[in-house]
Amino acid sequence: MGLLDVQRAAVSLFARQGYAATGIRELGRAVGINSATLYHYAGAKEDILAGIMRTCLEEMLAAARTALDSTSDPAAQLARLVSAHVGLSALNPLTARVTDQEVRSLGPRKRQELLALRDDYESLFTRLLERGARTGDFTIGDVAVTRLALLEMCNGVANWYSPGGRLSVTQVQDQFASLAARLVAGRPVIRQSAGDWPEPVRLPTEPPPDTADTKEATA
Amino acid sequence: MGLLDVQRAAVSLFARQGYAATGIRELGRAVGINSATLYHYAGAKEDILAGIMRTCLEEMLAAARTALDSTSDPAAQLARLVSAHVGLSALNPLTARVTDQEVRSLGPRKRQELLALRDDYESLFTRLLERGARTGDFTIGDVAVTRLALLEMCNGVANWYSPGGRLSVTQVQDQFASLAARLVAGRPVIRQSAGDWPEPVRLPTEPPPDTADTKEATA
Amino acid sequence: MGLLDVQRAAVSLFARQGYAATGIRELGRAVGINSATLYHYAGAKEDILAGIMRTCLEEMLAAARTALDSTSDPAAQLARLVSAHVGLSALNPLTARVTDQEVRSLGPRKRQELLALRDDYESLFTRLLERGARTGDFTIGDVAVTRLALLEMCNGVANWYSPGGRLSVTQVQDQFASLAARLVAGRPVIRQSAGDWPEPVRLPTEPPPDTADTKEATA
Amino acid sequence: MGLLDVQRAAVSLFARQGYAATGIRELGRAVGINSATLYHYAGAKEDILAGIMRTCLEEMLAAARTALDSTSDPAAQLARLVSAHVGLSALNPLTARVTDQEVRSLGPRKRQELLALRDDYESLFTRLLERGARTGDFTIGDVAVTRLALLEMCNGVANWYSPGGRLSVTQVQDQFASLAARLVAGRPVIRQSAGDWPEPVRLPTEPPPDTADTKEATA
DNA sequence: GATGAATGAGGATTCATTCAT
DNA sequence: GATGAATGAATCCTCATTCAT
Repeated sequence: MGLLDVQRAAVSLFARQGYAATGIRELGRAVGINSATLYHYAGAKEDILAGIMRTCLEEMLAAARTALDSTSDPAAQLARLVSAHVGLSALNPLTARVTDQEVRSLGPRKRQELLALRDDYESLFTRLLERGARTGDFTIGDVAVTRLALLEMCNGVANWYSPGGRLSVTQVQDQFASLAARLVAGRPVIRQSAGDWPEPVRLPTEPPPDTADTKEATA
Repeated sequence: MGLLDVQRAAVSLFARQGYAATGIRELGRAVGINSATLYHYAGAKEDILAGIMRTCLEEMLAAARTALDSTSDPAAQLARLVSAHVGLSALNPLTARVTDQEVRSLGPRKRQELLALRDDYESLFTRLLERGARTGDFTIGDVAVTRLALLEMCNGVANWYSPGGRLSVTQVQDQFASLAARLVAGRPVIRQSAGDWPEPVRLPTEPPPDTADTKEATA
Repeated sequence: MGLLDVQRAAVSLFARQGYAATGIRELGRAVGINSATLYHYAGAKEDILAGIMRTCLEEMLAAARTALDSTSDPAAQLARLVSAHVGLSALNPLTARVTDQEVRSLGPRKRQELLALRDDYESLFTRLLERGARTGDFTIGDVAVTRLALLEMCNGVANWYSPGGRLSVTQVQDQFASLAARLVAGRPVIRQSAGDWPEPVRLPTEPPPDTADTKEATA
Repeated sequence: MGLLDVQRAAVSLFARQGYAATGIRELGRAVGINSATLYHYAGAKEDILAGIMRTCLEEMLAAARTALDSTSDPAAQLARLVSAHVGLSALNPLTARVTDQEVRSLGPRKRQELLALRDDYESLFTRLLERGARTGDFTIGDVAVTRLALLEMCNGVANWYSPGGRLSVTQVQDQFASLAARLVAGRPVIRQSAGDWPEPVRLPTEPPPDTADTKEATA
């Protein structure tokens, strides 16, 4: 009976159905209160979502900074950074999934605020990879691509990890620390000759790449 | 002026705003026809989404099978499988993103059909990893985790790749083939002692892990 | 901190936005108290409005009776009656405006009560005009029309007079006393031949004059 | 079955209850269609109101200009201007009432547009009074006050005239032409000594005249 | 006295869909 | 083949009011 109960129910519904597909009355029903009372506790629908995301991103930032501050060795930093991210995602998969996937549902104001937080977070990864590459601790093909691949891999945990399942959180952290280390490991894999790849199919459903469709010009 | 135009416009809108947040009048406007005429060309809203996803998944399956059939060496198979996936995702990022993220928007009937396709696809990865691990070509900690990490990493391409950007499709394929190879590379990185990881925070917004919330019991 | 503060704030809001468009939470905020506390001081929303109007109408009645009692000469009575009305309207424009325009917002019970007061008030004008016409002090075309025109003219003051403006209350009273005197002045202006008026347009938005739409069958 | 039916029903309801107190479903019921269908014909609620007011004001402007153009004698112009206004108001009392009283219900954009129209209209009166005063055809105390009194008197017709009543439109036009002529008539009435008026009461409900409350600084 | 909590009803608007034309 | 008209249900949100504290 409070803001937190609303947020918890919201996370559960948003994660399963998506923000846009979840009604405010449905949410009220899930908490056991009238939909009008929601506004008393939690404000508008968008406020609820933004509150959830803000908490999550701030906690991730804090955990990441702690991880980075605990050592100065790039390899160790990477292991701890990744395990922090994966640990938080595995322990809070629904919250993490909502935070990762519903940015687009926010209005411009709140979106900007939360994208800023996310950018701060991601830049920690970028800087670590760059430093590791500079010092020779990491062997990286393209830093931007590696960072994106690493982050998507880690974010993905929220899509499949289930707290009651076969693996403990710690085990997943171990596995991902190892996987991350491999991604930047020395001994580069035998380079395949470019152009060898079979031509990928252009799907008939894919719209022409309008300039406006471009989400990030990162790569 | 036909089903394909509708699907293309739908992909563009669904990818940017999500299926639930896109109205069919909005879709009609994007194609330049009355919303009622949509039903003539493309059936109900859900049919449009399902059609898009079906095409995409079938094409991905076909490309994956071709990639696997072209050689029998696990390492080469992995490289080609990943590059096929990444190539398709990079060439059709919006379609791939919609296919990956909007399964939840389908009704139970269509969802089941498309989840079956997706399971077929993912089992190709599982079988390859298992075989490579058996033959000693790959060194893998946990096959299930590695497969999930690899797939999320590859699926992620659709979230950030932009056709007009710095990297060509081929370059991304190269990078990801290399990254995938590293993920299964020998000489596993120095194992960090488990339990060393800082305790991850349990967020106040995370609902208790009801059994119903579990999406996949895979791990 | 009392009923009067509530009424004052209510007058300010009702005059600017209208009764129906003003929320009681908004009203509470304007007084600086919780909306629930409003019910303690001032009862329901409708009670607040009725209280405002009752005060105003009773005061207008008293002032009018005083004005009429102070002399027996019809011309002097008219001047004093009008100047009393205009003085009260100019000194209390917001209250007068609310009282004049929000009768329709009352429920049938309270409306009836306040319409009775208003009818008492207006009948003072009717009787004065009739007496003046009988005695020859006034020259009036149609008493009913003249009374309505005179009253609307005077009520209008509340719509435009602004206490801090160019004219003092006394100046407005002077002007209106003069205007009222002219309205009933002898030597009627040259009568234009009826039917000379250009045919007025019937607007397409005007509903057919149902009997129910008729507000007053006065004229 | 069309926009006009909606507008007619809207005028009827808005005139009786006010814009804010009229629901969109109530309006639909009055026209005999579903409330959603209203949007098909007439757009948003505010659009309906603005459309009604625009039509009315434009027609009033046209009628006023015609009246003024038909002669150059100030007295005749005044008679025709007033009779045009009164004729339109008497023939379309509900539309005229809504147009006069619901400006405040419009959003800033549409309000500005319609206030501009109203200002154009009222300036015709101002200019005529000024010219008549200059030529000596009119004897006027204060032009601004006289214009406001005249306009309020004429606008008031919409508040009481009832098409089926005792008086024909032409009769009301005749009466008002006469009343207007008297308002600007020569032979000034005996001036009462200023300050003679009994002190008007300041009502306890009247809020202090904040600068923001001032509607027009005209007088 | 004063208020936070609570709610059913209703506010305006948009929804996906059907159907006669 | 194509569409305007039509609607019930749902959208998010605010309403005036009550009541236990």
